[in-house]
Amino acid sequence: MIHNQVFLRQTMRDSSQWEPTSYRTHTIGQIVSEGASLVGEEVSVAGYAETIRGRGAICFIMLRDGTGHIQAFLKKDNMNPEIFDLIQSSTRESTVQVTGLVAQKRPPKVAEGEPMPSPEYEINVTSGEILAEAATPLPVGIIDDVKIGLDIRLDNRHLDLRRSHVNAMFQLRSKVLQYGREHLIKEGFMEMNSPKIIASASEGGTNLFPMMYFDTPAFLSQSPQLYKQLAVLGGLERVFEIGPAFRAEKHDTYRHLNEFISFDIEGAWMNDEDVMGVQERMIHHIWSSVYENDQSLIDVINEYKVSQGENTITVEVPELPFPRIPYSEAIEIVKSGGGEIEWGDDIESHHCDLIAAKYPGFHFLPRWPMSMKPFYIYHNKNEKSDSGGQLSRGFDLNYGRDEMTSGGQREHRVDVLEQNLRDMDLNPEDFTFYTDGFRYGAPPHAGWGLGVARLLMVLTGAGNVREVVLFPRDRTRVTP
RNA sequence: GCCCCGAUGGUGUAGUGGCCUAUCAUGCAGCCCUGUCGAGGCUGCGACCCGGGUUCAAAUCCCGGUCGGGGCGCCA
Repeated sequence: MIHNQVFLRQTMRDSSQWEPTSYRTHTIGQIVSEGASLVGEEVSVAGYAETIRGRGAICFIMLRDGTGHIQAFLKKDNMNPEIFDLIQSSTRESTVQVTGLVAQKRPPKVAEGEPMPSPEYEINVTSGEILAEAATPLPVGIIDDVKIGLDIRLDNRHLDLRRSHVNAMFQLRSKVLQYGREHLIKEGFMEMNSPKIIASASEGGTNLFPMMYFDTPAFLSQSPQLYKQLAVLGGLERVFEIGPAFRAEKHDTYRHLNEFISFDIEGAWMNDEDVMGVQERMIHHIWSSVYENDQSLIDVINEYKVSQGENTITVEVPELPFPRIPYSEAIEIVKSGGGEIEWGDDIESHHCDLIAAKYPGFHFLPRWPMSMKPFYIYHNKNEKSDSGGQLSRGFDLNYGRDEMTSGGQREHRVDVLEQNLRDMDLNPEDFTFYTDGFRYGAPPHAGWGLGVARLLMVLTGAGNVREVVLFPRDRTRVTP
């Protein structure tokens, strides 16, 4: 059994470079990590009172800010007794500012033969102030040893977020985006933003949320697809966007939301293989950076998992290149695993289980039938399956059974684009908003869209996408 | 859109027709304690989702509603 004290010792994030603010001279993390050089110095810190243990004329407060935990020790003899009483009778999670001297903490009693813990520091308080009193009881316990249902947690996400493992997940999310950006910028991609209010579908397939744009009917964008392509057509060469996408599908699963953040790239003079390379290098960079820099966040998540009797997670940097399992081969794997499927069928979740048994990690599924891909996906006329079906340059990236990415080389020849539409019984006249961008010369290009939360589910071992999205929007949830 | 499941104090739970003025944990409130550290001790507080029905008797069975969960389809 691992107790709270284990992770109370560590800092939650590196705040060594943070400047003092009007409310504190130091972060708690700074005192925890630099305590030896601060002993005897007067500091002010501010934080949430995680626990307040009164013992009559002395009082212990476990203070937490966004950078760590520290114990504040209050003695009635050492301060204004009225302030002492006020703080001692305050409620858990109230915000408190205290001023006092840094001191080495008296070591806890340890059992015979147990190693002495490394030195810790505390603040001997001389004055303090309640900044904001917390109401009781808390709707969700921050450190209580009681499981809380996801729905209650999401209703009270601002409190749920105070729990260390939840906090760690969202810090990891920020890291994932940071490392992803780092890598793409290194490969020459530039960040762009596309409009989220659009006049018509930018990529067929899913339902859009309708809205009114003043007096004009409009929709929320389901993908930056078209706009990334227009940017590449315009000569920006390599672009990426991290932004929201909206899909009005009434799905209700552990991996779907109606608003999600999509990590998208598009590059000129590239085909599907080229952008798969970008993707696997980016994921490799993210994983190896987390492995090198952020093990403490993984540890915090694992402390919680252990306390709940769940399996812990390890950051296993995937080997390059990721396996490529062409669609036709995937069909054979499913068939030999006993799945009922024919060439031309979609590979469904239960089929993916069969493939994942052989390829449990990241793997690409390239060369899907053209008939299953949108009209804007590129195909070579001479690339056909054994059964004669036209293959495309569209691909997916899966991790285990879950789809992370959909991407491909795009069709850049406007006449082929229009023929693709006719082949799918669509009228090119209805798609001029898309095809018109291709009439004045277009580079061959390719790209993909990656679900950020799905990637984070893999990294953190979260079983539900709602865990790793701050304020998820699903079929029934629009608040908070 | 389809299929399955669930709802008990603030939170997480026990409970399968009478043993329930409902279990346990956590929490909350109060008291004791001048070095606790998963603090401890004592005393309290607090719940059967809503509406209808069956029955001598319903947290428990039936119907409807509301809310939630899981799976499928579709997708990222």
